[in-house]
Amino acid sequence: MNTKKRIIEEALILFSEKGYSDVYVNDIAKAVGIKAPSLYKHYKNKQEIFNAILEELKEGYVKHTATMGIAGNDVNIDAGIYADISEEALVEMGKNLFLYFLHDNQMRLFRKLLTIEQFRDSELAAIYSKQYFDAPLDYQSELFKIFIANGKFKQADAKILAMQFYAPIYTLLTICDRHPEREQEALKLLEAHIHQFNINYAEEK
Amino acid sequence: MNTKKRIIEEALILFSEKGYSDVYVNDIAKAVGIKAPSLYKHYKNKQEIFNAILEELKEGYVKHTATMGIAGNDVNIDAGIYADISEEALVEMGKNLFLYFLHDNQMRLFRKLLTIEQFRDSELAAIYSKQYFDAPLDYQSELFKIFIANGKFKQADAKILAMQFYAPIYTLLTICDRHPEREQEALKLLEAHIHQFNINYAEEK
DNA sequence: GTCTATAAGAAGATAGAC
DNA sequence: GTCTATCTTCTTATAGAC
Repeated sequence: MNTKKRIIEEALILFSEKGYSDVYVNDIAKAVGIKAPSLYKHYKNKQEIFNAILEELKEGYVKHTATMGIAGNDVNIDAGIYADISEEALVEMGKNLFLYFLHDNQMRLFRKLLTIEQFRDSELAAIYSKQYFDAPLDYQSELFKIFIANGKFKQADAKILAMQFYAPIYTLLTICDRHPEREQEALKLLEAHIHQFNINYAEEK
Repeated sequence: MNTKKRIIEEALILFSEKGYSDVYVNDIAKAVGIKAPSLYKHYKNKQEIFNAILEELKEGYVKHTATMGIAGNDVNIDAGIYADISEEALVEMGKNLFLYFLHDNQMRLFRKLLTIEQFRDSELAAIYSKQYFDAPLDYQSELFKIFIANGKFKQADAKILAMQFYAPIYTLLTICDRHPEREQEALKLLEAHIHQFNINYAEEK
């Protein structure tokens, strides 16, 4: 078994819950099932373990958006997928996004890590804002622009539409990160939100 | 000057940026302008300093909502204030909320502290969700219910309206906490959002 | 690569003079 | 109430055997 990989897996779980400083090399070793000094055969020191996690986070992002149900990085493909845009299709898009962000382990753990460490490290702050604000907004703006051009959506500022669609999803996500038991409640709110969003913006047929 | 109070003021600034564990009693003492051992004449230990901050946070919340421009805790009063609800009034309400949350020092520092520490302490997680999700949503739901009953807003689920109004405000707030230099951009998005919100829900006169 | 033993240093807290 | 000196404990990291 690949110990080097197991170390960053277990370390990520711990860091995402307690933050860098409150996780001791001993905790990581214990989670892996070895003694602390053995860690140093795989990584130079504790900071290198953290850096290795960060590298994985950066690499993983493209892969993640790519497997997200929506294509994620080519908006024209997705515009095709959602060509017959309907309330049901919108709901599915929103729920897919929400549930993927929430349930994918790597996404969830990285997000919690970024949340905890964002004010101590400006690079992490930048990654957070890009992954959970700018990138989703840019993507959905492009998508909604197409819908507006197609006459499927009413005329409006696509970026504002994107924010109105996405911000509730993001907000509910942060609630579920804190309180996993509130997922059902969040899902109901999410569906009602998208239902209302559709009423507001879908052009009558 | 009241050293006991200065300690928690300076400690809050430090905790909100670095989290509990990465702030050393020595840092706090230095910020106050005394030596570390002197802290222990005012507080039993480091944890007691943190607890004192938390107490202040809990006490402060009512006071804060009370001075928020909107009355905050009596929705009927606010419904009167915003009786002539118009796009301008809505924009002002949203901007007030946003700018108060963002610029009030105690609000901002407490929010950052809660953000950093939320996964280590379930009490903090509960306070966060209450202050930045449930309470604002409940309040705005009540307000919008009144507007709907008055015929000022279209018929719709008031809670969903509240979420659609508030979630973008909250989301932009988290962006500005990470990147204060993005405040102007956020304010423009906020205004455009409320403009669009008004188009969606204000009943034609 | 993993272990035991241990060094080196950091951080929280106390003792006791002023 | 503040200081200097110091203790104790915790944490990271290394040395060296297996």
